[in-house]
Amino acid sequence: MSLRHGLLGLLAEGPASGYDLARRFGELLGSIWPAQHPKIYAELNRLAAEGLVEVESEGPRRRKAYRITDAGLAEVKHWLSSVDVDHTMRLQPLLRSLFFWLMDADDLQRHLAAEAQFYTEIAEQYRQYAVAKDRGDFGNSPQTQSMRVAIEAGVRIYSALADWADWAQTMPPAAKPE
Amino acid sequence: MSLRHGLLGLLAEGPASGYDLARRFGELLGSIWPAQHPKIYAELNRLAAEGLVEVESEGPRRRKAYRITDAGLAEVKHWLSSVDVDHTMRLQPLLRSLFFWLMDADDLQRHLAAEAQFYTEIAEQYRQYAVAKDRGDFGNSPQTQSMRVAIEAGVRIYSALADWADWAQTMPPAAKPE
DNA sequence: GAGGGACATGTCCCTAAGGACATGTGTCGA
DNA sequence: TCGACACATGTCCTTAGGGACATGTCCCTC
Repeated sequence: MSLRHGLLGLLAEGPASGYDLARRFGELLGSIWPAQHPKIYAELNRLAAEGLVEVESEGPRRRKAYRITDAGLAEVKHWLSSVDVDHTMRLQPLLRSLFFWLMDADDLQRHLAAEAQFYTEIAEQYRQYAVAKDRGDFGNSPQTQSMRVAIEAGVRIYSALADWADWAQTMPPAAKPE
Repeated sequence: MSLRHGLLGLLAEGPASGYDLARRFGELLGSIWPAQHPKIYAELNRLAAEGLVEVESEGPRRRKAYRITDAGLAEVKHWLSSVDVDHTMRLQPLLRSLFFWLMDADDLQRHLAAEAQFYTEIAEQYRQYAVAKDRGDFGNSPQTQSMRVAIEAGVRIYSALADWADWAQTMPPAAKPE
């Protein structure tokens, strides 16, 4: 039920259409909470049916902007402060790492190098965001304060993964019993 | 399709029953790739039907131990070196952090403190594992070498999250426009 | 010998997510 | 004026995952 609350949270900042929300998920949220547009439109309809959001306006090209209702705001706030955090982490790269011993040394080195590069790039992207935010590019609203916190998490996690992949390359290759 | 390859990878170490595999997923793998037993049994049956694993022996209490076949081994290896890594990350705690501005300062501090504690504990657990491995408790097989690498990732990620939660507590609370 | 608990394998149902496919609309430039 | 393209919203199908429920077995202890 996180997408639901993700949408409500974004709508708490102000009205937006499904398209807007899909874009925001695609940009900043893409790597921490992927969501495709079909899911988003479907969920918005469900939220509207439950009275947690309402159509604020209909624009050109069928655009429907939604506004969060009081009930919706109460729901996100309740979720944030009273519902247990789901700490589930499902990281395929880590699952794979358990099976590195099945790879030959060359493939493994290539793999780790590519992983390191990937994580380094994303970390760098987040770092750029952080710099822009700290420079004041996005203003100083409470929302962007929170965004800054989320970005910091991105920087730290992806940096940690990049460092890990680098470190793993220095591990002595397992003496492989063929 | 990661569960599939996770099972094949574990079976590459030696024959095991669904029950054994479910336990291994519950222990070490629990926090990086959760999997409940119904999924595991179902997937094993599918793998057997496709000839990637085969029943090695039937023991007491209906126990069926599976052994990976050559085709199965080829399949994991192919996955490891030729299939693109899925970097999807879906971290509810980070999603929530985007909406911290909706929480009142007290709730937020409590939340962050609890998160920090949670991550610190898990990081510590992984650190213990790492120490045990480095002490040689699990031998020095290539498999445990890889396990060591995976554990290191756990240590680093959870430490990063713990540090992040600590850092977030020191952020000036957003001047909240009520 | 009765009962609890770990061992062991499953079914069933519901929701979440991914991805292909479908469709319509304003705008702008060639 | 035609076409490309971004805007905008959806359906449909399949797979993955979570969780409740069901069942049977062996062993150990009381």
